[in-house]
Amino acid sequence: MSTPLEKARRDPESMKARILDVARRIFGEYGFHGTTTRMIAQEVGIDISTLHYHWGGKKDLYESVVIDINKDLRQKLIDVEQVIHGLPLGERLDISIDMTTDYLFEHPEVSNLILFRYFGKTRSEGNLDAIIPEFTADIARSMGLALDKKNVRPETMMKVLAVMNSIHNFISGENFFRPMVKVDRKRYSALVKETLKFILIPAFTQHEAI
Amino acid sequence: MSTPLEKARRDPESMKARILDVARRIFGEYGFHGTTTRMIAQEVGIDISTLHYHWGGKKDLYESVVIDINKDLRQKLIDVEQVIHGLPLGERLDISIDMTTDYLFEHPEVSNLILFRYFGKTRSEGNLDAIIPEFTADIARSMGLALDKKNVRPETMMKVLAVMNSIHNFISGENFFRPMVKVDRKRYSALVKETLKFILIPAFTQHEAI
DNA sequence: CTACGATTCAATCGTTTGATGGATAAATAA
DNA sequence: TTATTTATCCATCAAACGATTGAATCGTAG
Repeated sequence: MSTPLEKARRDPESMKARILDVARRIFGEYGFHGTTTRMIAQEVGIDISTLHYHWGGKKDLYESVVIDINKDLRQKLIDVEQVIHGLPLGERLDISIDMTTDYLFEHPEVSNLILFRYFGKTRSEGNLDAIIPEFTADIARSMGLALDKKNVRPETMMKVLAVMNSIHNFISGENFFRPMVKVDRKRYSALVKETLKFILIPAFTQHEAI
Repeated sequence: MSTPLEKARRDPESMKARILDVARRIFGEYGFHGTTTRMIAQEVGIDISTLHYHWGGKKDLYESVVIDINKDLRQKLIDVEQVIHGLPLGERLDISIDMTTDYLFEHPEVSNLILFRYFGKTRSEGNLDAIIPEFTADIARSMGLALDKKNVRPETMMKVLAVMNSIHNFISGENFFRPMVKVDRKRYSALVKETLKFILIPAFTQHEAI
């Protein structure tokens, strides 16, 4: 058994996959309401009806996009977990920040779409939001803040959310922040990592240092 | 000399002011594209053409809203500055977080609209974005990270942005995060303050403590 | 009371948007 | 070959949207 989304991802040349890729980018850039199906179709170079043929309505496509980016992000977190496993907390944070920042810089639509879901209202909500709490619990465990994935304390959830958000913010807000600090992309990326480490590492390592 | 916006704010009962208030809320909730002029007009209880009569087009109204909330926020920062002036950095942060969080909790549309400007694209951009860099410099000075408002270092700008964003995130994302941690509004507010202090205070006080 | 500017609304216009039906061609099966 | 399924585009629709026009209403100064 395989969902249409999985089928599309297996063959990146397929029309379904091409549409999904463009939809990720455009939805990520302009949000749900700011995007029109015509924008996506034009970017792919196809007719609107072809888009409808493959993905149904606009909302269906959007939900597929959200599921898709969450799947990608989850996979990335597993990769990170593999690398940092067993290291002391300070190093785990250091490496996590580097890897995650690098990844998101190459796929800013991931951060964009996640933040859109947090802060925007879609006027006709779907409910595929059971994924994020899963994430949060995973990261909490990975950071050594929780032992089991179930029953993570609210205080811990909040800390993890603060960490995730602070990363997404800098990625997603690049177009706004980078002109402010007047640096090029490469330097901005370095600044993001530096700033995140400055903010996050002391908070999580101070207690165990004592 | 007084702008239309200033005039509207002087008489809160005026139609101009009533429209602006509702527009703040609706734009803050659904973003620019997610909001229709009809939604605003209906909420105020007037005809669309009345809205156009007072504020011109949708975009004009939106820009007035953004200017308005930035003015409010700036005033609030001045209030905070008055209170914390002269105190040691740790306390300054502590009090700033409390005051700012309380304020934004009562005016979540402020955080919403600011984040919308960071992360969203409006498809037809305006350019009233010279205000935020001003803010950032102000806060940098207030936190003792910069001496003069001009020529703030990029590293400093980034730190201030991280602080501002982490607050806005929790306010703006309440509808998403609060169900996750399963607490009521009051408890959530306390959790936000606690988490922000946990993350931010060690970072900025560690160096001077040594 | 009248005249006039300011304000509000009902009606409507032109465009955009999401979506669909039908024609057409290419690929696949029988 | 023929029949059938798959994939694509063209033309078009109904609803929603931003915006405008012209008439009605209100307060006020002369």
